Amino acid sequence: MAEKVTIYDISKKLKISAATVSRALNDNPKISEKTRELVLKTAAEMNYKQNRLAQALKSGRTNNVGVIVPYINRSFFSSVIRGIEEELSPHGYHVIICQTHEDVNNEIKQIDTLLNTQVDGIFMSVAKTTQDTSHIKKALVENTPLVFFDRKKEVKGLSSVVIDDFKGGYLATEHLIKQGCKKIAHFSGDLNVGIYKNRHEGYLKALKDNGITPLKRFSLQVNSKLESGISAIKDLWEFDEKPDAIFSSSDYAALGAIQELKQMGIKIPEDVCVVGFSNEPFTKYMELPITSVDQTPLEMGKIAAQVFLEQIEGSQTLTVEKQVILAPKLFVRNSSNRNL
Amino acid sequence: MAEKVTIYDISKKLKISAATVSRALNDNPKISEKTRELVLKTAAEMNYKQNRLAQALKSGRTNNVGVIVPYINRSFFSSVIRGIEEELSPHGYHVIICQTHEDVNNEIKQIDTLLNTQVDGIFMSVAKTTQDTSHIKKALVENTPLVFFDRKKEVKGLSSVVIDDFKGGYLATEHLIKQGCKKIAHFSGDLNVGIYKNRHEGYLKALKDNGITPLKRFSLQVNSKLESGISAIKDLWEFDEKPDAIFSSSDYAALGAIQELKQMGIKIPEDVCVVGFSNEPFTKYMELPITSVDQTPLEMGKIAAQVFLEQIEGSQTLTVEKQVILAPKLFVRNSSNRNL
DNA sequence: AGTATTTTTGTAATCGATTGCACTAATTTA
DNA sequence: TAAATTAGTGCAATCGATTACAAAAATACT
Repeated sequence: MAEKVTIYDISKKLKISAATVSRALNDNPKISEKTRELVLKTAAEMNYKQNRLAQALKSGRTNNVGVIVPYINRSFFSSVIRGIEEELSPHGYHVIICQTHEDVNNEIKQIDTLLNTQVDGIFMSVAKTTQDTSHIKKALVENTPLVFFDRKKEVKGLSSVVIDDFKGGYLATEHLIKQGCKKIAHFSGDLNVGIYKNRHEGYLKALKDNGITPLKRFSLQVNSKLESGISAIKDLWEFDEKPDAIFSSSDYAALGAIQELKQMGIKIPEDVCVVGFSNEPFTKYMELPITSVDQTPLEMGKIAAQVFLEQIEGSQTLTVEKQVILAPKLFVRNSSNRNL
Repeated sequence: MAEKVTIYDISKKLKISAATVSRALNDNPKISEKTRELVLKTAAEMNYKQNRLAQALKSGRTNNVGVIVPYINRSFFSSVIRGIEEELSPHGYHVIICQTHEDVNNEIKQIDTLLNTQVDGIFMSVAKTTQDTSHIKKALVENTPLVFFDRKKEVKGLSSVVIDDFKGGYLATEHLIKQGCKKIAHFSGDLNVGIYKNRHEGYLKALKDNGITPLKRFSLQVNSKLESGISAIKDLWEFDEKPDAIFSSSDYAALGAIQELKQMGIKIPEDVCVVGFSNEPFTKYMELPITSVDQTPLEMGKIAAQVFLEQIEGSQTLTVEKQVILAPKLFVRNSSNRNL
């Protein structure tokens, strides 16, 4: 149980004041070269380590940031977190993770405790159920930078990094049209959630731009689950006019669709093309690899971190509000590729 | 920019000392009911929030723990982290994440900075390249509990939570034997890494217990990659005597094996059974779902957290060293199930 | 040499909360 | 009623580092 060495221990040993030691360690210009070197040498010898708590208390900066996500172990979120960590760690920041389990009440608590622990910044992807934003505004009041990623809310003064979901929807749909599909159905998520709404609108726009009239019946609200994809296909196939393509806002639902279609003896991509969204790891490993829209989570994390750094290091009065929109990437695979 | 309320603000307002305020807030028994209530009420009114930094500096406890893993966005690790977070969060702890990128040097740095930020505990899965443990022992010197999970090192005084890899290897192999397989090949990882060595030994033991003499040629060192699985199969199939089963220490290599076997026109599970390890999310989504050994990462995280809590909350002198070994679970799927 | 300047160092307050010790007020006991 | 307890508060030090201000030392200048 080694006693921790403080600047007082150094100051006693060298018979100088703690203030001088502190200044020497911080490269304060008003210290003589000799003492600086002496202090530095002694500190190293004594194995001195700065107490970051004391420093944080004094300066008000902890060098910690918080990341709030629905679930950490979702591939997308853990990748964003990785991006954030890798960008911030060289700057001396530590990343604290929090989960909301898609529940606003947890979100409220997490923001509170993070602000309470004096994190220097917060990154978050809001829960699906979040409507009111008053808990988020607390960060503004406390002057703590908050950067949204992927799932954002419109709050004046807060920055965000998202992908262009509209474009993602457009790209996917356009690709399907180019494959010769004309009756494209869309599995959307909850249209009250911005990202799903935007994907849906991109889908509609691509159809219109190509002279296809969207069919109301072809836009289904489907959960992000395999089973939901299965039952959605069942529902669709009850009508006479069947779709010749599925664009799903979820890779899981897309997978369910594929399974059910195969079950029904329908050939993919010959009879029906399928495109998913998120580029989940499994999509590329399937025997029939699934075309999907990649959200570049690692890059999203890195850029969110950069936005934070700009705000922290920039002049403090000038509160920059930055809205970054990343381009999604379509990974075309066999589930929708008729040109093989 | 709201000024933060301190106990001094409360004490001024109520014309009592800050000490009294502090005691009232901490339910100190030697405070009168009246003042306690008054303080609590006023604190709430003034929207007082405890400054956790000041508290941490005074008490030496930050309520932060660090988790060190190779990569956060590996499914297994992110799930363990989730387990840790969910177990500790109700106890008021925050989880800081660090990545080593499988590099010991990073591991050394991470441990240093975590100890320096005064985390109350450290959870870690060591990097593959880690041999020397002197950097890990620093935690012991500083009296910070450190709990290994999954990938451990033998360090006296440190606890660990791992799965029984030997048993995992045994279960998988035994299952294959029960399916009627007699010539079972094993893709192991680097045998210098404990977990791979144990799985390999479990494999050997199961063979022997069932009267099968292991063939040296059937134990291959294969990376945890799809491509490595493919080339391993190619290598194996160059000989006349082909295996009738593959037990891979990696799901990715197992997947590669399946792809290559299919390519060669070999039927799974009829001709060759395949079993993987880790129960990666994709294994169950395949058209041919892959049998795999589950490592119960969520539970592992939760139990690691419990071990930490016991150590923290237990009597401080009694340094308990606890070695928890969890039972792996075999998820039998079509890649090895001949009884359908 | 003596004063003005500049460098370098020290003193003490500060960040906010906690706590041992001392002290006053209230209560009990003789 | 006086003495002895007990309950309730306050004072001041502490955790470790930083920093405005003051003081001392070193250097420059007339």
